Amino acid sequence: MIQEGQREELSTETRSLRASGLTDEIGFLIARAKLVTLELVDEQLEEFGLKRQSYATLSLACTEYGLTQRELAASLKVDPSRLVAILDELQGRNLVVREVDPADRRSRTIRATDAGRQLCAQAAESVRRVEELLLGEIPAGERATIMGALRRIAFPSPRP
Amino acid sequence: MIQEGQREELSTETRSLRASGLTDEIGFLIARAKLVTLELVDEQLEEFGLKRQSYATLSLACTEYGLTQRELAASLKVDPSRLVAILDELQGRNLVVREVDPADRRSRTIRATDAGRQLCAQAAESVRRVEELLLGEIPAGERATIMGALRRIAFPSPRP
DNA sequence: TATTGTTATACTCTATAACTATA
DNA sequence: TATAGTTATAGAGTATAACAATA
Repeated sequence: MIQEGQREELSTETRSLRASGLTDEIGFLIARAKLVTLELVDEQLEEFGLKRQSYATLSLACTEYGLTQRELAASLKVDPSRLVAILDELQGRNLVVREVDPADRRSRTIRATDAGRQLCAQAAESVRRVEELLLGEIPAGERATIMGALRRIAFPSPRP
Repeated sequence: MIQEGQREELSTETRSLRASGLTDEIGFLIARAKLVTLELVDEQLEEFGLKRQSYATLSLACTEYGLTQRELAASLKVDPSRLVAILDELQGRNLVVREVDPADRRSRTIRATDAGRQLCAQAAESVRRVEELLLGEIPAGERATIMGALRRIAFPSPRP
């Protein structure tokens, strides 16, 4: 048990961050929380050869909805031109396929292959451990509040 | 009042994100929340000619603690080499100064100028509005829980 | 003419290694 | 020799414009 010590000894860095007021600003906190969290996510994804964006893309490709690249890009807030490289890589590994939409032959519908579904399911299991690592000691009720709040921030109702 | 409509009509994007399970993953939510939040922060900072990192750097330079570049970089999780450009810009605008540390002449202590303090105070006021924009409708108690959780995620106790 | 996917390009940020001056 | 700040450089990610195929 080193908890006492941890609570008492504040490093110069922590003290000055507090004094600056940054630790009370949601922008600073979220930016830093994202750094910490995504580092853990990256660790979990490494063994599957996936990165944040390719994992998210693959996840969406595994749903019943056949999304076009345009829709995929909008859903993930990734530029359509950026998605091209992500899909090239996933398709090169036979995890997804681009299917020409018969209704509009300009569009490509993205679907996961069986191999893609299998890999995604494994990766998803690993990724879910991150919440445990970060919020494991927080009571379930508060945890739901926090996840709900993140969802609310991530998907805000449109501003006037 | 369009709230009813907003709650009912789920776009294809939202539906497929839910189906994929991504909206239950803390990594995805935080990454997206960070995108949304920092966009608002950038908006607030624009009129002051500051960016996220230069604002955070300036904020720390305004404290009583005379931090060296090394300490500043560690506090902000920014690479020391990256900090050079940030400080060059701030110093060029006479918002901070680099002072050679007499005790160790290799180190530079960073301090805000009066102009820097003034600008930072104004910018901080604007930046704090972002929390209101994002969490304004959430009751104060839950808000404290959320900010506390973000602080906890952003500054995790060291892993074994 | 407008849109989808694509390519090319520039810009920012990140990460690394090498250099200098001090220790 | 080791460290603080700096410089140079390569690598990701983001954003923009232009192009071919299709509508």
